[in-house]
Amino acid sequence: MPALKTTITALEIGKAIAKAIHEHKVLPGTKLGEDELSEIYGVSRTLVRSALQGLSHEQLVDIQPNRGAFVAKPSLREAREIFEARALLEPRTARSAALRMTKDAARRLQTHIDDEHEALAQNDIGKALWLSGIFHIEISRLADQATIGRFIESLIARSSLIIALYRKRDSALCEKHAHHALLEALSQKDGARAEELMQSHLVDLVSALDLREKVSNPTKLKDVLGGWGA
Amino acid sequence: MPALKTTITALEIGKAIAKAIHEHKVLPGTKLGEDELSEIYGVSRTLVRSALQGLSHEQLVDIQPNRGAFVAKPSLREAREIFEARALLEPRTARSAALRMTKDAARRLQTHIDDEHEALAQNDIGKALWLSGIFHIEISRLADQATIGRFIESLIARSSLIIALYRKRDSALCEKHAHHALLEALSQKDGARAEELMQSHLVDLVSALDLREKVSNPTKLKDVLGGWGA
DNA sequence: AATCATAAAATTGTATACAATTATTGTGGT
DNA sequence: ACCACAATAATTGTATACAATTTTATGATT
Repeated sequence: MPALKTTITALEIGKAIAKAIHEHKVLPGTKLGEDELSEIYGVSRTLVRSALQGLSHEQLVDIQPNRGAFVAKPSLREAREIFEARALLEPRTARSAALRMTKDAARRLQTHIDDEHEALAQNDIGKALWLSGIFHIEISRLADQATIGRFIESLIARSSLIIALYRKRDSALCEKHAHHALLEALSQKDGARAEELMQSHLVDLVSALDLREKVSNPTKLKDVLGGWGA
Repeated sequence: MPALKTTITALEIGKAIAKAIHEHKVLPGTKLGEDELSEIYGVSRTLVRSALQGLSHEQLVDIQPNRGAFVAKPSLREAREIFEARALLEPRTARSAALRMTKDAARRLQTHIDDEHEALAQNDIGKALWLSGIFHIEISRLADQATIGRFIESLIARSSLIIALYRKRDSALCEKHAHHALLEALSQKDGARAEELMQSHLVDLVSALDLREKVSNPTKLKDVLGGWGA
């Protein structure tokens, strides 16, 4: 039997928190108290702080001096920047991935798609989101460009925050066919088509978001709430 | 008079170390001992460790479990990846920067170029390298894309490691005119030209490096060192 | 009742203490 | 002289203790 693990590293704690964020189990703005986390993972605050600092570096959490760590709340501007960056990186990466595609990789991706559909069937949106992210990350891995891959990974993680904050009501996130079509293009080593598909997939993703400026005009608050019990 | 600072943060320690790395004051492979650093900055190991972990996240230092932190030594493959990533990001970013160019920014960039030339005149290669990096980072700042800007920043920092490791002997790094021409294109808001210039500038940078596979064949070591004192 | 000042509690920031691991030195044997 | 191996020193990893700061609670005053 496998040796059972007795220790947990800061990195693993960070991954666990990151996954919870990605799955929308904890929402943007949530406070991540050190004592609370050290209790959960059975370690001292030292490791928790290390994990939180790591997540802060990835801009998944926002550490406010003397106030603590909170799940990040990307601004509209950041949101737009992140999807612009994805639009710049991912289509090209998909093209590269197509050229290096193997049968084995195709099977792996197909499994991901199946899992994703299953999660959706069970209405486990969080898990589906997570798997959807993994799908994109797997593709970037295939491209055999670790550096750009890490950038994409970080962008995808932050995208989950953006989806939590700015998703249009009733918008379907993952059109079932998008990932399937992408896999097909990849399997056929059709780089150009994979690039196109990824590009339009990202456009679709953004179109499920409401990234317009909010006109939160505080002076009109009275107008909205004024006629209360008159 | 300005209030004089009494405390130093982990982030500042990290920046200081990063600058020393960028300036080639500490070379790839150098051990960064915790006690030594805590002595230097007059803080406990706690802050030093925090700083080192931050640098590790940027892949400027390599933390080996139970062995310590060392200035990173990017492999040939990483080196190629990093410059590929720069080639993907920086030309486009330069184009965006051109569109948002202001007189003020032009003056700032000109100052950087002057400083760089002065450093070169004084044969302070390290400082010139540092300033050259700042120049690229400033351009990405102008592009008003913080996310991509941070990626570029990280790539430039790592580039300094690559230059330390793989620079061709006697290769001039910063051809005096490259940055000047770039500034000119930017000032004229000529995005297309800025993009082109940045692209060829990066090609020039790579051509000053030796990124070929080393055929370090250990069996031939004897051949090389064999006829020693016979 | 609302507001401000103050005190108490809770939380984060830093340093130190101890445990675990690795590196170094020294010794004996071949 | 060289290798193996044990003892020691040095270094990193984690937890805890204390200091600094913020948050919450309390109570006096208008």
